Amino acid sequence: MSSVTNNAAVEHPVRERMPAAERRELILGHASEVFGRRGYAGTTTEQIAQAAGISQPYVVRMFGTKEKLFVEVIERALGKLTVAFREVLRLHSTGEIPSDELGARLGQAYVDLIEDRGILMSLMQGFIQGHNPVIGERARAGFLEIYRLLRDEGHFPADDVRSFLADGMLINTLLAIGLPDNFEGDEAATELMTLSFGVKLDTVLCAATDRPADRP
Amino acid sequence: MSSVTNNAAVEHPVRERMPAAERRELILGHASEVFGRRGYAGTTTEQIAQAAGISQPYVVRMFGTKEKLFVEVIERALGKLTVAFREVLRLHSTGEIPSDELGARLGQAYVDLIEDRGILMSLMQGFIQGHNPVIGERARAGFLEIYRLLRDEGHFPADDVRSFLADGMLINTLLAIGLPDNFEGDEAATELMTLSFGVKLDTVLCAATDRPADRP
DNA sequence: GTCTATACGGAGATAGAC
DNA sequence: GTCTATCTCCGTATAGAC
Repeated sequence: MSSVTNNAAVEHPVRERMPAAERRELILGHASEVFGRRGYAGTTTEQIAQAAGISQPYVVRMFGTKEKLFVEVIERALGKLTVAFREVLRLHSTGEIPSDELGARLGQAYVDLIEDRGILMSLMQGFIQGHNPVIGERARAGFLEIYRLLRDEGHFPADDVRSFLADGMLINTLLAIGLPDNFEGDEAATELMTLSFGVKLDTVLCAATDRPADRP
Repeated sequence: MSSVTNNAAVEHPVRERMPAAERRELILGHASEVFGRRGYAGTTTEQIAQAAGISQPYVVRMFGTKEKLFVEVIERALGKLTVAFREVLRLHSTGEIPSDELGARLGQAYVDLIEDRGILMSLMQGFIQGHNPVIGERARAGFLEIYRLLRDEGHFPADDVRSFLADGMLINTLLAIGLPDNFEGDEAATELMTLSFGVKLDTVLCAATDRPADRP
């Protein structure tokens, strides 16, 4: 703090360490996308490095190991999901959302969040790592946290929460198999997506089309 | 056929080529288990070979590439699922299953089938390979086939099928994160599993405990 | 039909310079 | 804080013997 001088090239004390934190979040975002698309084992730290525009050893340096990086990616996704749900629950508790709309608003919050396919898919990738001691443990704990959050803070009957989660898992699966990107007018696919995404179908199909181009 | 003689070591004409087919099925079974546990990219052909008790190059020889082997594993799983559902639908069409039980019986058939965790998990692994041109295409087609089968041959309203699939996807996810093997009396986990698996909970928990020991 | 040996291309992680 | 160079191990696939 005391080092602030009239030097034009001086560091700004208040954000002295921000670049590191920002870069970290930046890398996590890219890692989320790549892990989500290619899976945990199928992703190389080099691919993440290229996506983030840094060197491969630096990725490893910053997170220790690929496994630790993946865990951070999942924690980040779970964190964003929790925040999104909690915000809806807060609006409900202040009366800004009537009780009969709560379920729909939570669903909407979910679909909004997973417009970021990286978040959705890295979560899915985490879920199927149940056998991995460290990743699996985190995935289980995270899933149950969401369950408890909805049940206890949302004051839903347990079976309504189960049903809500089931709908979410179907949505996850439809996005994971890439249905919105590859249905090409198929009658059954269209019907299933319409029923599953409801009024948010347009959003989902849009997000499927508006993907940013790869930059090699 | 004409080569059958009095030679004691002669091949039995009727099963002349059976050993190959049997071995193939045997390998697919092991591959299903290993792929299901470690994922597509996370599985090595060597691991499959060891599980099946043969050499790694032979695995590749028999299926061409690891990707082709994985596709066969998925086809096999989808085939077993289709057969199981079709059998229930047949019993319904002959009147042996009343209409008001059909949904429950289909669910039961599903839970029975995925007692084989290899089948369930390799299906899941296939579902998250949506970006892979060949695997993803097969996963999408397979998922839609199941949807159409239930809707058209089961004569269910489309949204009932959606709901049925959603419940299945939640079950898949709970098994994928390994909840039945790791819930250790957790109250939320127990409640969620009870609601999700219903009366078949015992079966699921049993299957989780009775796993065959690894043989290294 | 099945194996052993091996070529070949990575992939994660470390060392150490700047 | 970030890079280049590199070590070392691993994994798929092929060659070719039996």
